[in-house]
Amino acid sequence: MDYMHQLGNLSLGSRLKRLSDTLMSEVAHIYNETGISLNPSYFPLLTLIHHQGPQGITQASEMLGVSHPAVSKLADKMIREGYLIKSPHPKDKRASQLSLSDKAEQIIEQAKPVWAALQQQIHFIEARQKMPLLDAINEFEKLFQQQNFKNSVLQTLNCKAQNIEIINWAPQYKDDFKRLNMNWLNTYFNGELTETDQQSLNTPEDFYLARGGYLFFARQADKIVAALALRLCENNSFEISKMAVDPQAQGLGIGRHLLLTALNKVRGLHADKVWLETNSRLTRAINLYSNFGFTTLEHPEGKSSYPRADMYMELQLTKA
Amino acid sequence: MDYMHQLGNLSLGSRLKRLSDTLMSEVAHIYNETGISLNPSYFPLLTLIHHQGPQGITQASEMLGVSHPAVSKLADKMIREGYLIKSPHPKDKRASQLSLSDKAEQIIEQAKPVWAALQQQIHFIEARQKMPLLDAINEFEKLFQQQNFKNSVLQTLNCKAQNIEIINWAPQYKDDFKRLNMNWLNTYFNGELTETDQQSLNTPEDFYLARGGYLFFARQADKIVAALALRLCENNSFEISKMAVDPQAQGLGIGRHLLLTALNKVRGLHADKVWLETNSRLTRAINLYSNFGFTTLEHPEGKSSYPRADMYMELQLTKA
DNA sequence: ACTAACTACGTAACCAGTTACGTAAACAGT
DNA sequence: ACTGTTTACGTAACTGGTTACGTAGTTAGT
Repeated sequence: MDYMHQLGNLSLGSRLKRLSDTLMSEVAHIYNETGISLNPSYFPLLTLIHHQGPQGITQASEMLGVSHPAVSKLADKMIREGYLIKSPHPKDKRASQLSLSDKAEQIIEQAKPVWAALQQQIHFIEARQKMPLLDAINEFEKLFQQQNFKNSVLQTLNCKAQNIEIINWAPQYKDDFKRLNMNWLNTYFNGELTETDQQSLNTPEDFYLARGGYLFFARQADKIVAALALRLCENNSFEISKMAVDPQAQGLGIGRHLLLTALNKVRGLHADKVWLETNSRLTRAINLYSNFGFTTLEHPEGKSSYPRADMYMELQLTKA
Repeated sequence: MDYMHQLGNLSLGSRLKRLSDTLMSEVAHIYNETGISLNPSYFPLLTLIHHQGPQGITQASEMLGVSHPAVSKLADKMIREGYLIKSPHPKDKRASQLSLSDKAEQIIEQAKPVWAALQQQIHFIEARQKMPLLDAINEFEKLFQQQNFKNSVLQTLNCKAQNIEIINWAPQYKDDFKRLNMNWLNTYFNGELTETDQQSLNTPEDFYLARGGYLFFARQADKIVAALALRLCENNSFEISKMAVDPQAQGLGIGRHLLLTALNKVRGLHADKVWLETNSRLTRAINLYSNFGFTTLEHPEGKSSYPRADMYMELQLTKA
């Protein structure tokens, strides 16, 4: 019946557009039938000026989230029809000021009860929703920006293109695990090893796997180019550590890919949170973590168990 | 900063559009940078034909949710560029069939990993959301249709225009409550009164208010034209009953308005559910109830306490 | 079998947005 | 004071959609 539904996530854009269109056209009909003889496309600009006072073109375009030529053309039309007045800006000779005519003020008064009714109705729909749409949109927009959508996708693709595969532990990768991590420690921390480091690098199968943790590797062709460890901790949480990418394979998004896989894993296990410790010098790693929604907090136990760590980050997985 | 946020619900339409636009343009960039040299606007039609086989113009326009001239123009362009082939329909000389060229099939194969990556990324955002956007949209669309948005708004406005106000109980409305309900009983049920009816109509202040219930009235000018009672029941639920609208004031949406007010009230009281009993002959009332999301169920106690009722409806308020 | 209604599609005119580009004013750094 | 850069705005060309309307072909009802 409705092909759009089948595409699911991929069609999010179209779904949004369609919903927006039906909403708009319903509203247009309502204006019409309540005798408000005004092009619905005028309302955004009218209300903007009504609430915020006279506006310049660029200013209005930013507020409304459209391009300035769009506002410019719209304003022209509205001026011709007597809703707006354009006056020069008192100080800036480039700029102009759009203000409302009496006619416009009257229309706005007339429209106010309609807006109230619209708002009430939408509010009522939202009250009935298990997941209020507006909140969902806000959240999505925030996450979308935070994630840097485009780069994430491109990096994922890049990994695929380069035949980089994320794989699980296998005994023959033991040496690679140590190699990658020693390399990392040498580069950033002069190769200083704690007692725990020794344990985890020499017998990862005991330190991680045997205690309910996981080890992930990235394989390019036949070479292991990156590693990451998940350690199961109390209160149903996991620690992420030992994330190391071969210097020659950096910048390809392997780290992101590895982290994504790990996070999907812990999500699948219904863990409550994931946390990690890192050093503030490692800005690229920190960026990556923030990208995935990790937030910097005080260390819950006051101080870290790693001498090299000075930051604690965590990601809450359980939904409120 | 961003004016759109302030408008809240009223700007839902614009918010949706904007989000959709940014999504689309991000995707366009991704296609671009992965070397898929294809206008992103071609994809809906390509994938449609790819998945569903050759399509006629009208058929495709329905599937994609756009007008047929839009598909017609798009198809022309795509044929000129060698992506589509238009052949006459074997049986219907009016119709034509759009099918994919080899070139198009190749492009689709090329694009598949990109779609997978996109989908994964969006999926990941949604996994991080407390309220998945797609679910919220689906739910909203369903409720929106169910509610008959336009009429609801117009009726609300109508009530305001006619100076109809919803008010609470006051002792002087006691007679009106009885009058409206007796009238209703006479019209539909030959004025048969049970013991409970007598009580509730003669001493509503004891029967409803004193036991934690509510009474609402609609006043037009100085006349009471409708009434509705909420009775507090066990398990934090309310019964709606005694909904009666003056015959001369019917069709103005007063019933809807009254019910809306009552539902907002019980929502505010954090009740778990609202239920009511009615008779299957009262189709208009039942429509109204369905409109607000009431669903017909078996009577939980097997049979009704009203001799005149043969339907039980309820609305669950608590969110899952 | 014929006619009225409907259907598939094309074309035209329009609309609301966009990007690209140009101009004049304002600003900031030497 | 001058010069390069930024800013406010307008204009032009384009895009992806719309509605309105016309035409040929199909269908259904008498």
